[in-house]
Amino acid sequence: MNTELSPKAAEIIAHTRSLLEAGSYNSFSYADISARVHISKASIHHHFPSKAELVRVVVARYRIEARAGMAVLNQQLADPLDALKAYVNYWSKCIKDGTSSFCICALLAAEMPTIPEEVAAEVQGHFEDLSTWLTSIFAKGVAEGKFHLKDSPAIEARGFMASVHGAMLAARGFGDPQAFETLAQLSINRLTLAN
Amino acid sequence: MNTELSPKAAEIIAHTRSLLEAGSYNSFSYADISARVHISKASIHHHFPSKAELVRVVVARYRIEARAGMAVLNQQLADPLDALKAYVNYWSKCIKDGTSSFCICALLAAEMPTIPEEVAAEVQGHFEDLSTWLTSIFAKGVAEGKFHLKDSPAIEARGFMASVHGAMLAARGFGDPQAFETLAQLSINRLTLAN
DNA sequence: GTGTTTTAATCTACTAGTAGGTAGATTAAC
DNA sequence: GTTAATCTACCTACTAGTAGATTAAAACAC
Repeated sequence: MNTELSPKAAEIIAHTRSLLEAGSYNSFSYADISARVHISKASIHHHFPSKAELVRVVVARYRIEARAGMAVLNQQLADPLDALKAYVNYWSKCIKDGTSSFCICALLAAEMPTIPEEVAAEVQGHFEDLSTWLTSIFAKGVAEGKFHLKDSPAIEARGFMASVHGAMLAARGFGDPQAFETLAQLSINRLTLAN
Repeated sequence: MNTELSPKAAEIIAHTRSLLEAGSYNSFSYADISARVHISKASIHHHFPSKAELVRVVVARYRIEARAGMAVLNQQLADPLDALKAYVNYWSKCIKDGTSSFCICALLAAEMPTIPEEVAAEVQGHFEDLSTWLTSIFAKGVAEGKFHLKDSPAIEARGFMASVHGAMLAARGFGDPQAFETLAQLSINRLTLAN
């Protein structure tokens, strides 16, 4: 599979991702992308035959980026707590500086019953990628005696993931971007401090 | 303010809520409601002048229901842990029997930047209602020596709320409705068990 | 109580605008 | 001279919303 993209295709993907991030699958149109990329709607169709395919590619590339990020954390941070802190800090920074304000897979997961199948499959794939990685980190933390968990690493990892996604939702729901960091930090603190 | 509704208006609201629940603000149209309620699109406009107003009313009534639910829990369950368990069980049951599969305010919060202002204000109102109630329950749990928290009741309450919303997201993301109960239970267990 | 007037609820028919997508020609690159 | 990228012009279906007529039930007058 070729992952190389023409500059315009890359631009289309970048803008689609940020439009998606702001709302939902149905909250933006080819006209919106057209206006931002300065290209006709027909030209977008030349690069991506349909909206479902465009969004599918956006999510597929998002997954590649995410997996690469997890691999980097695995390589650079031997300590499982440091890895989780780095993961959370990545999002804190993105939300703070406006790089990105929400995980597009979390957004799309919310509207799963109404999005095209091929997009839904990629979204579920990301949920599995992320929970698998978090499970391995949690298992490591337990094995090294660093984490004190009440349930299995797999369940705790999914719970952690849910808390992080919920923190993003809270930041938007309360209209307070800072809420993400505050709540994500809480999930981090719970891992080691015995009470 | 009159909260009485004609039967058709009530039907319109009920179907709008379930359509909203499945996806997003932009994932359904007046035509969808029209087909379900067996009424013309123009008649929907007679009851609710605009889509923004219709959804605003749906959310406003959802908030009334939610506040009534919290009041009932306050009256019937003196123990704060029982109250939280009842709150979580309410959603577990709804998700299991198909009554409701997602909090519409959590759904709308995800797409906050793209929904009409008046709807966003109601959504934020619900986030505040719910976190205020949860904070009072958490404070009670601490005062009675039943909960062992690492942070303030206000922060822990928001963290709990985020976990519950994240659990709903996980159920959809993994395509596994059971995931909600599993993850929500985890949040409940954390409140009392010392580790 | 009957006749009259309002009001609410519904309809068909329509509007302007937008959705995603296509046809076919033109231009630029290799 | 083929291929990729772009354009204008267009299509059909659908979007929220409106106009104006019709029906049926209340509300009021006498």
